[in-house]
Amino acid sequence: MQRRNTNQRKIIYEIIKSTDIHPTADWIYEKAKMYIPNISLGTVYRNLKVLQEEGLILEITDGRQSRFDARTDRHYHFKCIKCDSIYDIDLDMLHISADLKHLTKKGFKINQINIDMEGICPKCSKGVNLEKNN
Amino acid sequence: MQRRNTNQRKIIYEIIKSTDIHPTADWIYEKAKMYIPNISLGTVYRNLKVLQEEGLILEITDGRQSRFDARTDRHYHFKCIKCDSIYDIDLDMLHISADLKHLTKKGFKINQINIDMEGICPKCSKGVNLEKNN
DNA sequence: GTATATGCAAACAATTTGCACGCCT
DNA sequence: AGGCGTGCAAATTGTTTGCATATAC
Repeated sequence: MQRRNTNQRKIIYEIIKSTDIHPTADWIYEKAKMYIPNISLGTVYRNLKVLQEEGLILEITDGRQSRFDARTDRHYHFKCIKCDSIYDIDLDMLHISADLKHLTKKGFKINQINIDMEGICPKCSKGVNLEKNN
Repeated sequence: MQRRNTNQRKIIYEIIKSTDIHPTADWIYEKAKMYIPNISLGTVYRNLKVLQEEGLILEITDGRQSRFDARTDRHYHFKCIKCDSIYDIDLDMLHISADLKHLTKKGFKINQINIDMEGICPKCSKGVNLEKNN
């Protein structure tokens, strides 16, 4: 399929790249309206799908709602159960040595490993945050 | 809150324990109707929530839809992208040594680590499965 | 007896989609 | 010109909830 480089798509991508809060579709939509006032939420969703297919963004989902991330290199996520923020966890913070030999021996072909952590973030443990973010 | 031991709850729990396919709420509902023909889907959802609160079952979610698991000991999941089956991955199959010192030093309090894998399961790689399961 | 649980149906929230029109290439 | 992309609104899907009644304790 031949893809066009529309203004909507460019702006949506820029918005995601411009933040590290791992925004929801709705948050992106609200931001996008500042640039294209009559953009529609459907367009946001369609472009989020396209950007994923192109490998430019990743979808993070907690079951309720998807969030999006323009960081596509290997990293993991930490979600604070108090403020709902999502933190990027770099590999050098988390040394993982997963011995996958057993699994491949049994016939599993592993495409992707997701590691998600949940707990309380530094800000919330210090009592800096009062309520839910984002 | 004082909990009652209703037939509905008992049956829902037994159904989840009786299978390893990690059923959806709807699948559980269909099974439950065999025992309680006029049980409602709302009751299934309410009891799934209660059973989780009691720590008897776990919720696995892929973002679209939740699945439930009566295995509550530490283990992880592998989802086949061809047949949608979910496999339990035992710790002894996957040796993980996550060095969390860095994270705790930075103030993160980690409650839970989820590891989910995606790929192609043994059956599908062998071409045994034809289509989506469940 | 009383509060919790149920069945039913309506409400919800996030996401998807059909359609006619618009605009990249 | 042709077809992909858009805006709009309606539809879909999974899940939750309000209410009157039933039931466990």
